[in-house]
Amino acid sequence: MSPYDPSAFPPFAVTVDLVVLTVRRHALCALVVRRGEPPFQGRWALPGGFVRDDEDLAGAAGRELAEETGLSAHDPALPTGNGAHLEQLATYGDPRRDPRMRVVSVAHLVLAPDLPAPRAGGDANSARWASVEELLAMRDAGGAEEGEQAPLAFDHATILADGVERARSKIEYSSLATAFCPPEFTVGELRRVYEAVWGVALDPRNFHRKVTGTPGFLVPAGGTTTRQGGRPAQLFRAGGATLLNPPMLRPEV
Amino acid sequence: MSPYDPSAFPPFAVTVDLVVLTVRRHALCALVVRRGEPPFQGRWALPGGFVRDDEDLAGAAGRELAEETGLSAHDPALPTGNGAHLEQLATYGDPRRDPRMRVVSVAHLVLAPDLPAPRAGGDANSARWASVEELLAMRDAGGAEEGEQAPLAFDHATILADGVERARSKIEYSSLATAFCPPEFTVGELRRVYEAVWGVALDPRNFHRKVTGTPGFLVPAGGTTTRQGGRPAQLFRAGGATLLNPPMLRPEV
DNA sequence: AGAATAGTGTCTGTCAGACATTATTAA
DNA sequence: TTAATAATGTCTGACAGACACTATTCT
Repeated sequence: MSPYDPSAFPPFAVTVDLVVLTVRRHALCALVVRRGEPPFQGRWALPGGFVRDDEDLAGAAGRELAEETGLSAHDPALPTGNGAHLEQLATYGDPRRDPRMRVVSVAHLVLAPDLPAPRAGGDANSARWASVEELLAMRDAGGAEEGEQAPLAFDHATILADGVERARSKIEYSSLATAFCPPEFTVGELRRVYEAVWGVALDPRNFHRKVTGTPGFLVPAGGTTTRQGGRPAQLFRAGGATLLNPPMLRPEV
Repeated sequence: MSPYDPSAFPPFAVTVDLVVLTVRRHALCALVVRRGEPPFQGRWALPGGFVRDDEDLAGAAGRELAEETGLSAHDPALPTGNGAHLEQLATYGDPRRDPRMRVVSVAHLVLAPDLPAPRAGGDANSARWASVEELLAMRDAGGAEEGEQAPLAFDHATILADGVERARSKIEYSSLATAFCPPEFTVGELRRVYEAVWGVALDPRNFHRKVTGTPGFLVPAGGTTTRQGGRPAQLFRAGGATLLNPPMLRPEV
């Protein structure tokens, strides 16, 4: 086959889909939007849209993220800014994943701190945070039951599952869990992030020893807080270290 | 923005590019093909080609792999077959990565045992195994020097670097290094794979203890061999375990 | 007082790094 | 014999899991 004959390539539509994860009320949640048109009209789906002619993939993902949430994705090099972590997840291109035409979707993963309320791109009430556990449970349960119990549109349940798995494994060996936290946070809040993402309970004392003993992971921010009740806890900021070595161990493997 | 308006999407070309890695003579090598036409005519590039209208991304990657090497990508679930490991790597979509048109490339990573000789798809002499170290060294060295010292075409040096980094990190916590070995291999041969991929020397005794002590990683194949000279070594096959826990540790981190 | 959370310390088993020693072949 | 590789064993330090104990707040 002659490679790269510009006149003989099948045209594809290329989209970005976003797996936006956050931790709300001790549960891992994902941002979903309600579809206003067929196919899958009325069903929940991951936010996303077409890649424009002049933007790259990360740019398109960042633009969609800003349109849906008002968040700005920040460069992983920068210390903080009120941005979320954004990275490419995987690409989905089954010929029949969209019944209308050939669509290749480059999924991206976003880890965001808890946000007040989702803000829809065009129509206001069509976006919400949904528990990942519920979204993935209805995936295997097959068809729709009543109202909001239908699985996600297209192959979005698969994409969501891949994104959740990426997040679960990546907080083991990186400092990415801090992307779920506000700029200043306590060790207990960080631990509850791990517990929500992994769905397990961690020993508070061993966790404290681990995260405070890893150089560059946390830097003291100076103050204390009693957000959770009990003895006041020190506030920390995310340190410069991005890799955790040795990693945080996930129980029950 | 109205999502999914089928009549108003910019058309993209979608290709798959392959990072095919193997270990030859104690060095990590990648398969490269010489470009026969502009742009980058005469330069080396990663093998790849257009995704066809009716195939999915992994299917396109597997087809290109077979065309270039005769290898068949095997399902990771199956024990062996003479196939190579294939997985999606990442997607590259900068608007200017191909000077002629908008091309989004879904790169795939292939780990293959040492193969006798590369077999080109169309023209015979245009494919070869090149040392990864040399390919990546000339990336930063800038422009072409003499003859074969030019960097890879397009953004393929970046893609190659990402693929190598994926392979280097993945053999830490998975049994994927066995994909570089023939169906039956010795502990020493497996150790030399790790040494070539990581570019370090490992203690043979600690390595032996680690791999033979991890349940399900290696299963004895029965025979012995003296391929390397010295005392005959036991032959092993890859076991069913796909995850290494605890992982193999990479020195000097 | 009692409950809740934060923070420090101790003990123990696992395991990686360093290195000694023996076994078995080829040249 | 010498060199090369394979295989097993020992010692030690780092660290995770389990858990006792103290500190500081709110109700």
